[in-house]
Amino acid sequence: MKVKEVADLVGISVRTLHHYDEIGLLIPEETTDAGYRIYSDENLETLQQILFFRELGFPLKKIKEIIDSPSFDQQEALEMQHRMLLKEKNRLEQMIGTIEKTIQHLKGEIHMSNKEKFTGFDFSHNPYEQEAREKWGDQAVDEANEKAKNMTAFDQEKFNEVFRSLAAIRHLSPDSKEVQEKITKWHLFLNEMRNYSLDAFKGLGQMYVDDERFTKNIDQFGEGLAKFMCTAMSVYVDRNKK
Amino acid sequence: MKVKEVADLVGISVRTLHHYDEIGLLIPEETTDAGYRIYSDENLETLQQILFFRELGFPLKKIKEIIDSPSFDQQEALEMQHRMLLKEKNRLEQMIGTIEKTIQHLKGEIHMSNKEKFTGFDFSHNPYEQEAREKWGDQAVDEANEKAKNMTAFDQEKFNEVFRSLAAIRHLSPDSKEVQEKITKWHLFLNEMRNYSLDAFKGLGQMYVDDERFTKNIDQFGEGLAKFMCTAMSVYVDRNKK
DNA sequence: TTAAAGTACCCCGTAACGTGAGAGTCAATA
DNA sequence: TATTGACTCTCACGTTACGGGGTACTTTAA
Repeated sequence: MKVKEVADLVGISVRTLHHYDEIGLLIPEETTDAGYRIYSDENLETLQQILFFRELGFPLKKIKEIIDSPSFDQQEALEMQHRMLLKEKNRLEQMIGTIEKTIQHLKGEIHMSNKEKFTGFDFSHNPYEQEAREKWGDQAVDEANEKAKNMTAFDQEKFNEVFRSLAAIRHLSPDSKEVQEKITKWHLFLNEMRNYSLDAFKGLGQMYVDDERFTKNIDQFGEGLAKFMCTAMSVYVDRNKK
Repeated sequence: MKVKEVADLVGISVRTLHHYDEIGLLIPEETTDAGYRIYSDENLETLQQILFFRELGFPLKKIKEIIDSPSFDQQEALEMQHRMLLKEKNRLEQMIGTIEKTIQHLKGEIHMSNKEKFTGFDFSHNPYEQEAREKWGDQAVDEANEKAKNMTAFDQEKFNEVFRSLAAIRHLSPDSKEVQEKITKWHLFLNEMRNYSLDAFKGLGQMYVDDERFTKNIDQFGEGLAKFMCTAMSVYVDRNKK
């Protein structure tokens, strides 16, 4: 495919493709005698990756690093992008909520703190570092996946048990004794499998809400369980931290 | 409030606030004798507006124009931003769908056309022009162009042909042989472009009714055609599923 | 075979800040 | 009261990711 075909297909400019070629980010597989750039299907797949990363706010330099990395795994990348996009979607939903509230606020229907007026804006100034380092970072292999694959039926049953019992008491306050006891067990149990730091544990709880694959699975045990566990886990961590 | 307080509250940098002051986009209501910028609550509201517009991809110059405009109405703006954010959310959802499909594609579970690999990316390169011009517009918009851009004239004609022929027989029962034959063709034709699963196909039919942009377009070929197609498509899917 | 459309390369422009540098300001503490 | 550390100010140059114009060559459709 020639530049314009590609450009039109994906909705970017020809200049952008030139630029990506210039900086070595996406070099067409072939060039004709006249110097025309010819893009292969593989090139297109790479371009898709590039655009996903770009959408997520990665600078081109970083994108190049990532896709050039020998340890780069497309599927893994896609899965990360998937999670990040879900987060991004969440942020958008928050902003939408903020707008709705602001409209009501304007009509004098409700009150709004200054802080509330900006929920959803903050994207932490380098949203990706967090996750990206985890994945392609210095070390940090995907040990979670490994373990999950090897999970025995026994472990699986234990998981379910935790969820069921928590679902049963999800009407209680997240910081009640009963709930916190369960959460403690949950933490200990998880630590048998993989070594979760307190922060990681809290992060996991957040994932229950952020990632709808988690949410879905967990909520099967009871409506709103994911959110409930997220809160309870957060309380647990904050308490045990200091 | 002083710069850093504001910056921290909303999640932007101090430099950004300086910049906005420089270009006259957000001038603090007050400055101390020492030259410190002091932001008022009203300033914060303006800032919120600015950030919403920025999120939507508006260049700062345009934002300035808009907020400075005498006809600027905050509530109206918020409502527009609300609509645009919803669209943006839609786009994100499409991208998420694309990622999910790509993962499946990678596993060899499904096929994907090149075109499909990029659905959700194209934001027409100036996403705001669409609505913004409508509201604060310099001139008229051609919104039809936007949609048809990605479609060849040939495809377009085929689309129309389907709608016309279906409109012609919309007095028949949705599960009649003639109708179902047309729907089958319709399904095959759509599969040439993107890969619709049966469920997705049914979902599409539902969209014809739910989303008034679809409804409008389709009903141009005949009153009630959208609803008719929705039903017929549903019948078709249910029949072919098991 | 000729006009229109596409492509290449070059190079300057720009938007929205980032990033010091150097100097003054403010509030809490020793 | 003096000091310290966190903030603040104003230049001013740097950066990123292209946009856009100009000019010359190539391809393609009529």
